[in-house]
Amino acid sequence: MATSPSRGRPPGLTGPALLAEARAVFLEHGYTSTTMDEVAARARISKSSLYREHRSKSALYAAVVSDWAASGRDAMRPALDRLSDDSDVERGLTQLAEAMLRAMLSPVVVEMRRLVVNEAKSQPQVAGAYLKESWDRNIAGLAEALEGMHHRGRLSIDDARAAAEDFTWLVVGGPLNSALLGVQPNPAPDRPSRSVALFLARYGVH
Amino acid sequence: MATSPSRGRPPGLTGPALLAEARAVFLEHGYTSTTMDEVAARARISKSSLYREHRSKSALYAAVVSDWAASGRDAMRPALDRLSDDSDVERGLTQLAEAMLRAMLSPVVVEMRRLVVNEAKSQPQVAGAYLKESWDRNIAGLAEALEGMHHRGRLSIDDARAAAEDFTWLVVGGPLNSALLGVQPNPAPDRPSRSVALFLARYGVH
DNA sequence: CCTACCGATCGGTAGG
DNA sequence: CCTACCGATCGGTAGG
Repeated sequence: MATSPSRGRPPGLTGPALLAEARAVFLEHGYTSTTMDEVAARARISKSSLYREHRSKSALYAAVVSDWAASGRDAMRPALDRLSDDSDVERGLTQLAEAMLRAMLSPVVVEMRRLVVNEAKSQPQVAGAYLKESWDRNIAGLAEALEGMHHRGRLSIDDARAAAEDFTWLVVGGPLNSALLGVQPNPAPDRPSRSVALFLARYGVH
Repeated sequence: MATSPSRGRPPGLTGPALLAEARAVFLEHGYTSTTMDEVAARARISKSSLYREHRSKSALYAAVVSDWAASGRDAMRPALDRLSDDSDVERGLTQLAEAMLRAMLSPVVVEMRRLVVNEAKSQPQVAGAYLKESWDRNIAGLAEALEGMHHRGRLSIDDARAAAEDFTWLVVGGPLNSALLGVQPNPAPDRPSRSVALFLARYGVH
């Protein structure tokens, strides 16, 4: 008859599941308009329990961002591996560009950026950690892939880090700006290949 | 004996001066943490007067952003004219890049972007108007300048709008991202000239 | 006795 | 123009 292996109170959310629920609340309302009452209610725990696990609202926010950044740390790894393996440099770069756009324009990623950017002034260490984990790490991964392609004679790269930044901003700069401001970017399906053409004009092997 | 030409109550701020003061308050605290009491106090007017001029907090915010976007509408005009007049294309583009960085990384511009981006979800029409006035307009101005240089045989541009976006994001993408996240971008004084070199590899006359 | 957790409420402040 | 005040809700903590 028992549908649960243990009797008594059904447990609410703790640990990573609590952080995921808190993240959803922060993304819905923003930092200031998020209430600890709503986080506790949606996690089905008391506020006392919430405060025992996270000593303050700002500490909960820092934990949410840190958990999020860690989970997305190597999000581009599969796409970078495909780039390194592709014998057609232009095709590989175009597919990477498309993958980057899909990843960075997804609603949850855009909203997380809004949240972190807005709180950068009051909680700079959180924004700094986010930048380091979610951004510098992916730039570094791309730089590594580009350098490998250079050594195999497929690209002509003098400064891999700078080239990785160039590629990233050519691809995502405009669409990300529009998305952050809440505007649906026009489809423009040729955008990735345009960006790749510009990149290869400077870094391609001629 | 009168130190003022008119007697009676010293006037508080109204109109554009009120919007400038309100803007400062919004930039200090963010939208949610800004109180109408503080705006009224700093403008030396009563809350009643404030609500008579702006019917709600969100209406005041919309007026602040609209006023700001209009005032910065043609901020890049002098720099664009210098670009068109410069006989040395590489030097002209590099100086434009430096001017764009100075303009977009100034603290007040960065903080205004943070504010508008954060409220894009709840007040999308404000963010949309900001994007149109502050961004599309400057991109269009740059596109026009690039097209003129193309017609004078100094550049080889197929799509002026796309080229203007490419240039903009190559130059400001990384530094703006760091600034929004509250990180001091490393000086990198060669960044503008690097971006120009990449741009000219594709759009220069060879 | 302990722990995990509850219902209730604190002092202050928000937009209007 | 201003004071006083509203219904509500905030982050955080009390006793048991």
